[in-house]
Amino acid sequence: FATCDVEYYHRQQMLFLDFLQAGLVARKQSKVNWDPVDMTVLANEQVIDGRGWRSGALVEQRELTQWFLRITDYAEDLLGAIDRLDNWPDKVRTMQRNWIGRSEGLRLRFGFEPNDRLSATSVEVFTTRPDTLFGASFIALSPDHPLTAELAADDPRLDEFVAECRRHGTATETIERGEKKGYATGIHVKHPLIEGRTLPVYVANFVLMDYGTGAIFGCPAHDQRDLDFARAYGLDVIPVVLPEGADPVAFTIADEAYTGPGRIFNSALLDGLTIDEAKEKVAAILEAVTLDGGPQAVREVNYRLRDWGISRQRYWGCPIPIIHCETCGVVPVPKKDLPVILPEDVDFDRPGNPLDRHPTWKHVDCPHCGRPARRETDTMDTFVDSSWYFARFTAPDAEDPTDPQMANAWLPVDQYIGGIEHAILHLLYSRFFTRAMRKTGHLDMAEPFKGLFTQGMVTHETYQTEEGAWISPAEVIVETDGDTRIARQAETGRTVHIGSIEKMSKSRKNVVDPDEIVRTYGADTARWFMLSDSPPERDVQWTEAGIEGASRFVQRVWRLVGEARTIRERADSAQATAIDKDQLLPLLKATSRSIARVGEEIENLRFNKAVAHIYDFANAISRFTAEENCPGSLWGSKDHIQAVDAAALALVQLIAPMMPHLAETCWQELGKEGLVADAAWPEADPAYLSDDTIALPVQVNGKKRGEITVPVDADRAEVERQALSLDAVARILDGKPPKKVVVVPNRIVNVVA
RNA sequence: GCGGGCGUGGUGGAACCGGUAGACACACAGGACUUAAAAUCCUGAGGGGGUAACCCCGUGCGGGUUCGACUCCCGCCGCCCGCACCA
Repeated sequence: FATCDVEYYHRQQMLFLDFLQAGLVARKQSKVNWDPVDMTVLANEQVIDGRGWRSGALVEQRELTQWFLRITDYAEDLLGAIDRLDNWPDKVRTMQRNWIGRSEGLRLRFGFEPNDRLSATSVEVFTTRPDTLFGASFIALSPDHPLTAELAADDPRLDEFVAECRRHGTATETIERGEKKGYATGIHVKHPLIEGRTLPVYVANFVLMDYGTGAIFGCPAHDQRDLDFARAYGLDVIPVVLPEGADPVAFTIADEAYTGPGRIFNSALLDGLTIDEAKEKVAAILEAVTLDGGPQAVREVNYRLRDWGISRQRYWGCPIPIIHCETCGVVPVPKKDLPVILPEDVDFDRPGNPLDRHPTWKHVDCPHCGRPARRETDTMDTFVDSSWYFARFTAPDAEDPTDPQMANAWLPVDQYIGGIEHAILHLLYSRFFTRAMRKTGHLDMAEPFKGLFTQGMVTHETYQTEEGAWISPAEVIVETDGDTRIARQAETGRTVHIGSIEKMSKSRKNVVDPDEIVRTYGADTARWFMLSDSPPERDVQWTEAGIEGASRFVQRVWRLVGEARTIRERADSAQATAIDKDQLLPLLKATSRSIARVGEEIENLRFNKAVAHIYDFANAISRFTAEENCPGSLWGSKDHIQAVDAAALALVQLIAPMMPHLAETCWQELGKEGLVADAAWPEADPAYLSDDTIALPVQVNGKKRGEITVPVDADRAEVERQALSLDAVARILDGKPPKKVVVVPNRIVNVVA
């Protein structure tokens, strides 16, 4: 990731200005919870009266102007296109779908009963369940709702309730306990479809201001939260959805809301409809009703996805190229004045944003009117940097952010490999950026990454002393005593506790120093070990034994190559003896098959299987490189030498992607010019990829009882005859004819007794 | 709570689209080489029973579909991950 690179930041600032011009940037003012020590915005952390404590740090509320990228403009597109990312893991696709969180519903207005406390005459709610409107028994406003503020102005107890909510509102324990708290405002609204019915208006701690309209109608019978709330405040619970087969008279809600399918009842004109039909009908009716000069209901799609706040009050990051002028307002830095460069004489000793505190940096003249003005001191989130580097990389020297021709030629990235931790943020931001950059003409495609692969992490056991201090594997000696393992601290000899296997991290100290590994075993061994055994999407457990095993294989390849060379050196004196060529077949087949299989496995990123095939291949070769194992008549013949030579070369080429250093050395050892890396991938001889005969397992009642060897594509009757003549089969049949014989050509025979 | 995934020997893991479960490797045991050790090579091994040929059981648990199920379906149990008062 090319962060903190002036050249790159220069282009990123250009891009930001292009986005600004294209209407992709928003500037929002908001009250945020702010940690002046950590310099972070803690929108969701606990705040007590504007000043509170969070992990030892002082938290305060602040008015901040923040910069946002309008990712929500692309919510629908980003969501819909997920379906077409078919080379992405389902897990990541699901995570992105959930993150965007689309829900279809109705924005619906409830008119207030006459009162003299509110300026508005109606309140708007968002619901995905308009079908349950007849089950509504209350309205709940978010503590942060503007109407709540109006009501709190002349109601000190409500004011106190709101403060209370702010204190606990979003603290994790409150959410986990799920405790529903509310305050009855005394205000009522009219039910839109039931003449004369009114609903009380509450302020409730579980209603979020930043989703929907910040207000809901509660239908306790069919929503768990509403039910909990209704039970706590003695509100009506009116079931309006009847499960299939339930008795409308006897059906009641106890302490679990019914959210399943069914037919609408207790709902006058909606009775008997399905949920979907009822939703449609309510929408249609209320769309046509006029309230306060507009329709009472509007169909609306809501997203969980928020605009992307890119403002960071930190030093490290790309400066946002904006100047604030008292006269001209927000003025973009002219492109000719870019890049805006971070000052180097900054002071981190005191809390706060060093850019803001810097004595001179932020003071500039307005590019418009020339009067003294102030630089924006926010820097961009580093996710901005990582959202488009792949596009920049297609033309790293371009004056503009990209060279569209190059970008379009190279992109999208065919195969992206990264950790699952980027499933949402980085990968979603990059998808958004690609669309945004299409709008600004920097490239022309929607999706940046065609294929995605999420690889696992390297894990290791953890070790802890009796005092609970973490110690690193390097300081520990593990002994095995039968099936128990005892770990001791090398220095003191004291036993240490062997803890769980976790992702390597500094805090747990379960880290193995890569330099150490490379020094002891070499880079190839380390690489080989990581690729063998575990499928790449899964975590690999780093073990001493595992790396030893890998190291042994490195030695083994080297020995094999040496033996192959020795055999070849006798080529001149070799006799073209008349040999039984069939004896060479296993080696020839192994060579061709290994080439085919390993290639295929690598293509599909199944490196662990590629490794297994390579082991197989090495085993096959060694049967021909030692005189005592090799069929006698072959030894030293030209055919033998040729086959061993070809096999050794193939082996070297097959390991090359995974153990490049070893492979190059072996390549030279075998007398080849140039680099393996430059050589074409070896070709499998199709003649050796198929067999003339095949071993066919024979089952009786689904249990394997024997095996027959038959020609490939053998006649069904012949296969059946041979299968039935097997001793084991005949014994079980005991003279009786089989009920049935299933012959799956070239696969299996199953005799049903 | 919602969503997704996983469960196979002592261990990491194979098994294509329903067709020989345990490839390959690690660890282990026995043997060869060696004065000895290391390294290397050979052999063995899912569990149980049997001198043996062989038999029984076996992919988290319980059912089902099928000639045949690690694989498909239904119901549980356990673990992991993501989101989470989203109306």
